[in-house]
Amino acid sequence: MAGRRTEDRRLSFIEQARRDQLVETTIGLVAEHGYAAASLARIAQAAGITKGAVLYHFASKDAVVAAAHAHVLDALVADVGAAVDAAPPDQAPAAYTRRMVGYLTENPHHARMVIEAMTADGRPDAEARREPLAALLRRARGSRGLPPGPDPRTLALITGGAIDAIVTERLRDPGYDARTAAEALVTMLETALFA
Amino acid sequence: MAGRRTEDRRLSFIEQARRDQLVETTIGLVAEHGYAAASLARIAQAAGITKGAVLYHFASKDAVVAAAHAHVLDALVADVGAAVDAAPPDQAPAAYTRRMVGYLTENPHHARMVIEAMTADGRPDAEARREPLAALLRRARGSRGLPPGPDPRTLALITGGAIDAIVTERLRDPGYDARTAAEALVTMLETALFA
DNA sequence: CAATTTTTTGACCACACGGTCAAAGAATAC
DNA sequence: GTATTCTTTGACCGTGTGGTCAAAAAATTG
Repeated sequence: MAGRRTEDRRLSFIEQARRDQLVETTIGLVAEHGYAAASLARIAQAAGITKGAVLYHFASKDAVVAAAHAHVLDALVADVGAAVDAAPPDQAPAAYTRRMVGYLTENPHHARMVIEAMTADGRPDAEARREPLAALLRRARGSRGLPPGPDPRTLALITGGAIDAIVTERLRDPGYDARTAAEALVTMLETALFA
Repeated sequence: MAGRRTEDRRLSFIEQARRDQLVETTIGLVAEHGYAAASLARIAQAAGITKGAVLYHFASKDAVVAAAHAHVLDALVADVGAAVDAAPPDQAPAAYTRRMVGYLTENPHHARMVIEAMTADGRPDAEARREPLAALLRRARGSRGLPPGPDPRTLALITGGAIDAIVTERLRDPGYDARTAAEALVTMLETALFA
């Protein structure tokens, strides 16, 4: 019988290909027409198949969107993570900020998806989103032998919000110089951090 | 005949009261269950009337939501505007930041509505949202006889994004000290502005 | 009181949504 | 080749959506 996939089964090559295709299609859809436009019918149509086929590869529409979300997040985390790891501790916050803006500027589809997801209902991951930067900030001060200064949570919050704003503006106006804006932000952050 | 309202007719007292009630109801609905939950049926139910009655007072569901949005924005602008007007030019950006965080912290329903609306589809008002602060920043530097320094658009963007993040965090965790966070932001902003 | 206007109801419509499922079509295995 | 499994289709279902409208109920007017 044409049973639904079980989650732990090894995926065949072609099934994996379909899943990848659907994820990619969904990212494009969300990026260009917003979260609300990512309906089953539109995803299916954009992928050139029918709703039923989509639901053969994913348990639900939410699962498709979640997979797309996870894919984008993985790529972002990998990219930024590499940049942070390559930087000395006291420059890690700056590296984080620069790469975050850089990656999202270079990948507008991913940027739109991240921003769309960020603001979508609920988002209990709000704390998780800011925590990594807060940790970098603590470590940066420690590496310079400074006592814990300004509240890292607040500093991470401010920086994170500013990054979102810069990226959003860049999406709105491709002529906007996000790189220079990121430098201004880095200067403000480091001044506050190492004051 | 029970004709639909024309937009320029003088509203009767009771009609105005109904409109106010519906606006208030909608704000509460959006604040507590998100934009998507503000459907005609739910608005009507929450107000204790039927869908038809809602559409007698407003041309469409979008008109109800738009009125709620406008109401919240008016209150916010009035409050922040007064605080800004009462401050000397070189302290106007700080006043703006403090009152923005203050008002939204004191009025969580309005805050949720503003944030929900901010991120909802399209929002071509993105530039309009940042422009007032940018103007204050330019004026602040001028009032101290300083030449135009760091890009006001970028500074306004960073500050605005940070305000959003602080307010969002405060909504998430009512124990969070938004006031102190706002002070940290003000310090960063003024340092960058008057460097 | 009756006449008129304002407001509300509740049934109804068309449509888009997520999801189900038997049957048909393609691949693959043997 | 046949048998078996994987994949896709397309009709169908239930639900919620925004919106319309004739008729009834309130309120107001004279």
